[in-house]
Amino acid sequence: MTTREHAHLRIAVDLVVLTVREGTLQALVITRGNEPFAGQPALPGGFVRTDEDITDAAVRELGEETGLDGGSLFLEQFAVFGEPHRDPRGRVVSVAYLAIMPDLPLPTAGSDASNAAWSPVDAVRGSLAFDHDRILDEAVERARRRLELTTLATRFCAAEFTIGDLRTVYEIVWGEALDPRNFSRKVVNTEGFVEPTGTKRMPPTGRPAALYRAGAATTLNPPIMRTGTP
Amino acid sequence: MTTREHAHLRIAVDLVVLTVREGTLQALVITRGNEPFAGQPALPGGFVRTDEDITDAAVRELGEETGLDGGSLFLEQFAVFGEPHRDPRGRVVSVAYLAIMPDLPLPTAGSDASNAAWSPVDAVRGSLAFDHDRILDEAVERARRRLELTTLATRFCAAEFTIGDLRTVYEIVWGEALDPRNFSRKVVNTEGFVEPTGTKRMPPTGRPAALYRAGAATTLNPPIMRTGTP
DNA sequence: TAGCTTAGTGTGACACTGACATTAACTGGC
DNA sequence: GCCAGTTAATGTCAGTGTCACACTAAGCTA
Repeated sequence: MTTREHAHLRIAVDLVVLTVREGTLQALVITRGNEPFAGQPALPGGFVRTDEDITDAAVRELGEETGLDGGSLFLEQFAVFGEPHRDPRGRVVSVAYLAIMPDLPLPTAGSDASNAAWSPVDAVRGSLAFDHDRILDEAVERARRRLELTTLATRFCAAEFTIGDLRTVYEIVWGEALDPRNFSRKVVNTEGFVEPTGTKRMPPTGRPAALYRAGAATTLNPPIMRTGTP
Repeated sequence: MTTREHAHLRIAVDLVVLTVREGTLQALVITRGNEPFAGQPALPGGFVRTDEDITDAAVRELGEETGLDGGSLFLEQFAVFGEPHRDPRGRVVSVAYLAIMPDLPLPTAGSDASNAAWSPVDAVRGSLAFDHDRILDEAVERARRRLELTTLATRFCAAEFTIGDLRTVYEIVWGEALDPRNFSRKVVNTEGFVEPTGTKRMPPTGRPAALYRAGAATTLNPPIMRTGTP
């Protein structure tokens, strides 16, 4: 440690990438290869380069971890974590981003390019390196609130989806059952939330469901509130 | 400029301190004494010290600029601005905070300790140094949305206030007239928003108004939505 | 006491919500 | 082909909140 001021100050981005998969809310986690916390699970992320914009760094890291074009996904800065001793290597100020993805295969999963994998949020909570447990918790709470007020839920879905798919997203992210009839009415009657494609999808059994795509609206007016908001 | 990576990287905090004064929404602005932008208005703020927590730095700067105990006010981190060339002195990543105050006299105003002064938001918009116009805009929009969903409006008021005072806060921050009758009923019927003190305040003319203080609730359920939310 | 001003309550039309019934469309078993 | 099972979508209806407005209450001044 030198006496030079801010000698070890660095800016990092940490990504909370969420999806709904296998009936649970899952987050992208990596296994750390280097010290500190080698071998332990952590959120994907990395240092911001000199002369690199912070959001550009988040998009770049997202691309490196998932192999997907980060620019096409929902990506939102949501908090800064800058407690002086949160990283044993020195002063690291981390800008946290929330990203939402549909349940797509990870192009680079298993390759040497990335060791990122999906894990249920409930399974990793409490086991992450650094202060990443707290970052994850704040991201999940942010996503939950975003579902109330914005059309974010469509970002969890593929390009075409049914009202049932969308309802499942709400139910899994909120951990709360919703009435299918009332939910359907609310979504369809909210201007700009979803647009019918005119096509249908056959389920393994039962009546075919109409397919929709995301509409132009980004905010929901009126909001869709969950019951247990304290 | 050396070749050492991040040689000039620094973390700053910028404060958007809002109050309702003289019938308008006003923000605390300083006049810069040093280059760059000497003589130009800017948001109060400063660099985070080595080993200082970011929020602690925001509280400290708020105390230095207003002479008030920053810890007793509403103070919320709301965004990070880290575009590489936003500050001509080098790479400065700024964490922006929103603070809300009642209309109190600034203890140090006019003294040499501070040159901070209140200015109407509409008057300073477009004239601030750095990227502070954008920071101010985002803060105001944040405050507007916070009024919809939280009890933040009480933070603009003194310890005791009337329903009319509270309504005035909404009207000025939103720039939109509200029906006094319906507003009153909504506020009083929302559990935990306000608590009656049992006392009254005499206006210069007209019927005395009951005084209230802020209640225990922080979120509003149901929210109070403005009409023009896009 | 009349008249002004501001505070607060009452009312009725209307929209939205939540709980639940009913109908629609498809598959597979017999 | 017909019925049972399953899932999707629409309908109903009471309760609640919202909005626009009328009205009453309580102080002041003239």
